[in-house]
This record gives sequence, C-alpha cells and structure tokens, in this order.
Amino acid sequence: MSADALSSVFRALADPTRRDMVAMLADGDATVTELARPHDLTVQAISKHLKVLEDAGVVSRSRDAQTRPAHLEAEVFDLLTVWLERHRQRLEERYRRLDEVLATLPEDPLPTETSPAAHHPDPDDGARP
Amino acid sequence: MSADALSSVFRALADPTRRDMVAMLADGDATVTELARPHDLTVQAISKHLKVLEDAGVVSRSRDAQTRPAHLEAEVFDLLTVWLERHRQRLEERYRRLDEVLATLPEDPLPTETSPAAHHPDPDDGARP
DNA sequence: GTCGTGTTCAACCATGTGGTTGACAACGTT
DNA sequence: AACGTTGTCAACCACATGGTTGAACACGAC
Repeated sequence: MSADALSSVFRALADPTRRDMVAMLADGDATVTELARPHDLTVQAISKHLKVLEDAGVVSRSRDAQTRPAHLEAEVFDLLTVWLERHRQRLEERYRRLDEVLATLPEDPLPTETSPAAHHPDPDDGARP
Repeated sequence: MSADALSSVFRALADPTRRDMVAMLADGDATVTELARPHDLTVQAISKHLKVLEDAGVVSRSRDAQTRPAHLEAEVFDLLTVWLERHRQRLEERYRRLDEVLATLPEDPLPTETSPAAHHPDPDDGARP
C-alpha cells in the first residue's frame, strides 16, 4: 500500500507466473481456476498473484455467479509506455547535447563565470546502439 | 541469476530509488557517490541498488581511476517496449475477434458483411516503431 | 611509504514475498 | 436441505530484499 503506482505495476510484472497470467488475460478474461490450470500451483497461490495484479491496477475483477473473472486493464500499458518513452527521450536528448559539446569543443577554452557546475560531461564513451 | 531477463528488469525497476537512479543516469553517467547524494541513504545502499541494476543489465560500469561510473544501457528500454507492444497487440487482436463474433451473431441468417460498427472504445494510437 | 577518497564486502536485522495447508463463505444444482 | 464448485482468508514457513554498521580494498595525491 505504500509504493506508488509505477512501483506496484513493475513489481506485479516482475514475476513470471504473473506475466504468464497477464499473457493469458490478453487473450480473454479468465477465472482463477482457468488461470491456475496451466500452472503447477494451488488455486490459492494463483488467487494471491491475481490480488497482486489487481492491487497494482493491472487487472480488474467482475462478478458472475460464483466465479469472479479477471479482466486485463489496458491503461497500465500506457502507464509503462509513458515512463519508457520519457526516459528514452532523455537518453536521446543527452546524446544530442553530447554531440553539440563535441562539435563546439575544438577551441574556445573560456573559463567564464563562476558556474557551480554540479553536473559535468563525462568524456567516457561515444558509442550508441 | 535465477530469473529470466525480463523478470530481473521489471524487478530492478520496481524500486523508486532505483528508478530515480535510472532517471539520473538518463541525463548522464554518474558515480556511486553522485547517485547517493540526492538520496537519504548510505553509499553502500546505493552501491547495492546499482548492483541490482547492473545484474539486470540496466546499467553497465566502467573504470575511471578510483571511480566506477555507471552507464545506462538503452537496450532494456527496447526489451520492455517489445513486451509491452506484444501484449498491446494481443489485446487489440482480442477485441477485433470479439467484434467479429458480435458481427456474425445477430439472428439474421443473412450476414451482410457491411457495418463493422466498432463496439469497443479504442484505447489509443496504433503501431509505433 | 602514508593519507584520503571512492567503492565494495560481510555480517546482521526487519520486513516482504511466494508458496503451502486448512477452514470457510458464496452461489447454483439436485 | 444437502452438495459440489469457486474463491478467499488465516496461519505458517523458507527465503529474498532493503537497509544498517564496520572493515577492507583500490587508487591518486602528498
């Protein structure tokens, strides 16, 4: 209950069994027993896994007689995509700046003002996948 | 070394401190002490977090005198994106099939192939490389 | 060499996680 | 009402995780 939404989602998806359940649910809603069938686990364990996914907002449950089908929520994919794209962009921006620095580097050793300069460019690698 | 790559990556990113470190590293390589500065944690704790990220392949380390700068590996973003997009597509495929079934379901024994009539709200944009 | 800085290793502790078994609630069927 | 199905709750256990402190290692500077 403590962690933020993103942490909950990442943690929920960090388990292979739960990712498997998500894969199943991507093909269609399923009940606990259906989700448990292909896995060599007790129904209680699957129920717990499902609760983790539910608490993280990855799935929602409905009520249908004695079964409670689980439904995959598509929003989480958007949440993760946003996070991913943001950092991907920061990475690209970083390389862009690095290229700029390298372009203006040849001369111009201008010490200039008393800049605090908490961050410094790292002249390490230059390779980029 | 137990879990598969995807599990390791998800687990590594499930911690807000580690995600914070990743955010920092997206702006530029950094040493352990630099990464530790903004967080109210001991350097050892940050070193452990960094090891988790390293074992998951999220970052790599280099050697520069007595420091060992951490470098964010961009490939992991691709790994996560692939997983995300695969399941997003399965979800879309599922809804497409559902619409097909609903289209052929009416009691008309004469299915005119017109009016696909999207029944489901479409989540967001489509494919993006 | 000695010193200081940066980093990691080792031991330890509290809490969380994933699994089990067993009991129980809710619901449809007979 | 009794029964079988479905799902959850509770207690328990082994182990992983995130944090600490303290010692040790690696390296440049003095």
